[in-house]
Amino acid sequence: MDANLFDNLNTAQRQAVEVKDGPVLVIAGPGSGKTRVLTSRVAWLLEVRQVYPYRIMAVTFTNKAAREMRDRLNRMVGAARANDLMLGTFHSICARILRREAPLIGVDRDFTIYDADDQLNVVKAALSELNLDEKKYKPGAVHHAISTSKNELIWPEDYKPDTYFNEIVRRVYEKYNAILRANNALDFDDLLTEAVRLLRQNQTVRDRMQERYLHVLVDEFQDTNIAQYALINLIAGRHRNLFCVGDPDQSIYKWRGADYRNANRLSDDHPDLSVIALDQNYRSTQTILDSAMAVIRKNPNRRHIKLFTEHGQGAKVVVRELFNADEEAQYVVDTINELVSQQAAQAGDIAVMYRTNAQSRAIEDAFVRAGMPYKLVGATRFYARKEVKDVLAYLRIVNNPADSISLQRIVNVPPRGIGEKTFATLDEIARANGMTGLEVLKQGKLSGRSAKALGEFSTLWQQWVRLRDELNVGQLFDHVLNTSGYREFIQDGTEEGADRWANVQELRTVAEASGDAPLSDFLSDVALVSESDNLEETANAPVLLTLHAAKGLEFRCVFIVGMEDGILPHSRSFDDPEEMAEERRLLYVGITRAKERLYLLRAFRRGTYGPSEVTNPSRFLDDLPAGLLDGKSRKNAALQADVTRWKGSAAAPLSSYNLTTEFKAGDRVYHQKFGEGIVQRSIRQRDDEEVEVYFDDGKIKRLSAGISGLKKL
DNA sequence: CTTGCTACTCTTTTT
DNA sequence: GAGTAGCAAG
Repeated sequence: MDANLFDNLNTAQRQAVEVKDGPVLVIAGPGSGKTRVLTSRVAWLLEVRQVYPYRIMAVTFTNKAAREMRDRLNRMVGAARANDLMLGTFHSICARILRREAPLIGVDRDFTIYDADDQLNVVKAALSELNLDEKKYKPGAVHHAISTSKNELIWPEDYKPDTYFNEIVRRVYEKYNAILRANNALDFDDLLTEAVRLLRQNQTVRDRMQERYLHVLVDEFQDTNIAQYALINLIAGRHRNLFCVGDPDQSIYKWRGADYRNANRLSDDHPDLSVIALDQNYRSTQTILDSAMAVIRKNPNRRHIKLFTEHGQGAKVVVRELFNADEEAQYVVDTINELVSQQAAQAGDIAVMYRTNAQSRAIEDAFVRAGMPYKLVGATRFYARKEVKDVLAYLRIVNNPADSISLQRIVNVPPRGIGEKTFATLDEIARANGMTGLEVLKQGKLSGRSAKALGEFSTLWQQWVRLRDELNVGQLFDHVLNTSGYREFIQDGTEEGADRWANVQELRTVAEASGDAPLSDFLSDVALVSESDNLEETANAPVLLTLHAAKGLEFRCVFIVGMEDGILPHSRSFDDPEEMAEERRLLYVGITRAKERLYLLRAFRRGTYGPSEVTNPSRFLDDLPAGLLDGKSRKNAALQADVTRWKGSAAAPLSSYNLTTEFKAGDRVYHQKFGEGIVQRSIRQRDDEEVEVYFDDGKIKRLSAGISGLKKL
């Protein structure tokens, strides 16, 4: 049995697995088997140390990672033990704890979990209750401030506003939380903060949890936030067996509150912390590792790490410039075909990664044109689709009649003659009396034109709630869809309607799979699914995903597209060195996903929206040593591009190239979107001219003379 | 109350 | 260029 536990682990990894009890931090580079070490440690605790499974808590970054860990443990120690572990993401584990202790935190067991979309609606509701203007205080910005506070465990009463805007935030924050509680709901952040608050304030619960969890293990530790850090320290507070695994260089979720300095806190808070480093890489060729190190080395304040492998040098990194996003996508598709036909890789071994979801579109188009299958992770996420959210909202109001955000969503979908005004009146009465919408409707207090429509809806709603405990989730799903009129509403005979109905059916399959489990469990699970969850291993097709979603995955061949300043690094990071460092880590994560082949691509022109503009190569390309590359890094990159692709794309033939420019420094110019400005300089770019203009409103733009429609005044 | 039109803001990244 | 918020008319 022991041999099985350490199968394929080397000495260093084994030492990490068998490290003595107490606080431990494993700092491990990419591809060093971090997750395998963590999994083996769990298996070893169960098998060798004979720890009861329910006394172990293991936290993963995604649900998918949790599932994979459970599968592996099933094989290693058997399902009987693996199933009793407390295993999942921070959010799912907290949801489980809070569901059990719900009365202690002021909600009941059937509380709804609000996602980003719902949260924004709550902010809007709070703003309107406070008579604040949405235009002046952007709901997104206010919500971001609230979410940041929650992740740092700052409650409304502790919130110290230092600006006028923050004073507004404080007021909205208070109201926002009040609305959540009135709706019997918690938001994503509450799952963490309320769990921390519960453990801090309730000694009975704290004692029970601390006694129970003999071992707490955390994967992807570099992406934990303050609340998560507090939580694991609380839970492990008694036995102090805290086993954290992570890589500071792969911290890419600062914008979500992740704080890689938690590693420093860990050593400050635990003077007896054992630190273990794992530097050997089992994934990539040396060329890929050297490229990755060349990129990450430029970041300040990092522990120097030298990654090494026994895999040999391998192929050079291919750097290419293509004309525009479409040709970039075509290059990806063509190269994949080549790789597959040369048997260098199977389709399923290949990934295409990008910085922003919007970039997937051109790639998808190219795959569709070529008639090739692909797997898309995230983007127009299944659970973000309107029809899916609508159906879930129906189920939510059945499960939790206090959920006014969901009620608002579907009360007039399909149109029943219950408009905005009517809903507002209903909601007001409910709030004023501390009642749920359903209770108000039952009393039939609303009169006037809409009374009849409200009465009919009330009858339906009451019937659904009665049936909630009689039918299982699948049956209830069908019943609600049939009686609400939503089915006919979606199936309107159009092609789009058929697509939407197919999505509803897909959701039904998920509902059906929950069997006789309570409705609240189903809704909870659905609220906490992650982007990469729908990545099934079966289909042998290339994967399209964002760099963020690529974390923890590996592929034989990786294409990273959009290697341009403004995309990667993203333009939003230009004026903040911390954010720029995170962009660099993001590229580092992307590069280190590749086992054998890496392609770094960029487009000479790219359209964000509107006409396409000339781009600049990513500054990160400069950091790659020429010796590792097939193609030039940056200087003269254009000359490397396949000349034939440029033909017919714009004006002049190649032979007519000269150095004269239409615009000269100092020219007064006009642009339709940006207004008037002065030309700083203008440079010949192959068959076009790149003009840098200082506009009167202070903006500096680089425009294409041919496409932008720039005029001399 | 609903429908249909125009105008405007977006694009980081997601548990 | 696209999705939606806001508005006017029916």
